Amino acid sequence: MDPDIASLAAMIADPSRAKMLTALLGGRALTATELALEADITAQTASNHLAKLLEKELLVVRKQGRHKYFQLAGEHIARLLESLMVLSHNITSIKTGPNDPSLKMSRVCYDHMAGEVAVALYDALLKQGFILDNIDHCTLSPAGERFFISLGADLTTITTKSRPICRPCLDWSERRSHLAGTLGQWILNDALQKGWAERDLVTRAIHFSPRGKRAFFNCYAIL
Amino acid sequence: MDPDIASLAAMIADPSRAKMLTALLGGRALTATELALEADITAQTASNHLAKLLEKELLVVRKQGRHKYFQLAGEHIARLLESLMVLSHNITSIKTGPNDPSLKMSRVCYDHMAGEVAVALYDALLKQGFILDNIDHCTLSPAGERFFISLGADLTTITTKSRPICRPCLDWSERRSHLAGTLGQWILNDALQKGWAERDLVTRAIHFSPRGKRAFFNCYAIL
DNA sequence: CCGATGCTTCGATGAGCAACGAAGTATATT
DNA sequence: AATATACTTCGTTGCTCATCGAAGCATCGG
Repeated sequence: MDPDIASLAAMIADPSRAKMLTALLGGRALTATELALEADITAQTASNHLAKLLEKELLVVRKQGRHKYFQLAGEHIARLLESLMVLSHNITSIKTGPNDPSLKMSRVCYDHMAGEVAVALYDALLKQGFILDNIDHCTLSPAGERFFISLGADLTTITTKSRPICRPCLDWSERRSHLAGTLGQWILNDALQKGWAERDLVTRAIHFSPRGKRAFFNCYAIL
Repeated sequence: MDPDIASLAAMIADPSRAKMLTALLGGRALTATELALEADITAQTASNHLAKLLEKELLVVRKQGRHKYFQLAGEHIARLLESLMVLSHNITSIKTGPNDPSLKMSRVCYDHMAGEVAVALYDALLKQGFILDNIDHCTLSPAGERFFISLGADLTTITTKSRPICRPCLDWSERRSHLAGTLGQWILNDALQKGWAERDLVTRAIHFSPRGKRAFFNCYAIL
């Protein structure tokens, strides 16, 4: 009858599983032992948890040799986790946003950027008319298509039907939407490839180099 | 450090609490005993659960004589619950949306309408230029203000700063956004007051009378 | 007042489940 | 082949927490 929200919530309600899931919010595929370390538990219990998360389809797994690489099952799971963060943060503490200033400025959210920079980027793209937003998704304008082609993007991989360009992925710290979806993914990868920024190896932070930040802001006309 | 999403999710992870919360998605304030009945538990255990839900600020309570009326703490909680429904439904079963056809057509989501009719209403308002949508909220256009004043709405109570006119409240069955917020609330109340529709006493369904439906569709130019 | 109703507190029970040690399977490395 | 690494399965332990009976407040109706 009613959908079983309790058993879905139960997957996130366990502290160890919650730690694993937030670790996977970084977007990287992690092995079972890495996740066990992240959650401070032994490999056995981690295996148990991961089996449950797979069964409930919160995660997907790729087997490579003797390793198993786990990932969030998709953007929808990432969105759910971030929205839980927004709420639990509003509820438990007064001050908004992450404590770490570098996380506040820019961090990875599944496969795209979040934080102050991401929100500013979104505004800039909107202002230049490169993206057009509807209520729950947004599309590339013709001008936007030309712009991203000029940056070297392959539009056939970006404008897919199965996944929108942009989704309202509510920003945990900023409480505003930022650019998710295939375009958000491309922009993050592009900035990393060009060496403008680097991903922190332990946290979800994205560190821009001084010149990388200038180049990034210049490229997208961010004020 | 990281927000405590586990304890928030734990509130929803218990089947009894989940039943109470979904019952409160109907928007009505319910008493402790009514919620106990809804969850099939005794008054004692219900009291225990409700205390926890209050402490975690998922609910608010209004005391009236010897009764206590519980409500969801706000629209943000309703949104979270609906999004959990969307996901758990996608996951556990193949077919989308509620089984009950009347629920699928129109139902209450906290304090506004959801379902096919609500999605069609949203499209109609957008098409006529009465509402303008941004990515995570939307506003009334001047033409929209005139339109709703002509319907007898008091704009001072609708255009409040603390709560947006419309929020992307993802529709469980339609998987599209519908009109939430103060305007959505007003439209539902107005339709009920005018006798166009009635709320089901047990489920969340909204039943339109034949002429009420004609009047409603005519009023908002829904196709 | 006194009984009835609505809700809460306390204590006991019991079930579910996270956790780990130990042992087993699979893959890699030498 | 031999050993190390990655993950799983099994059985046990122990803790958390939902549940309810019993008893206790508070409020309403007469």
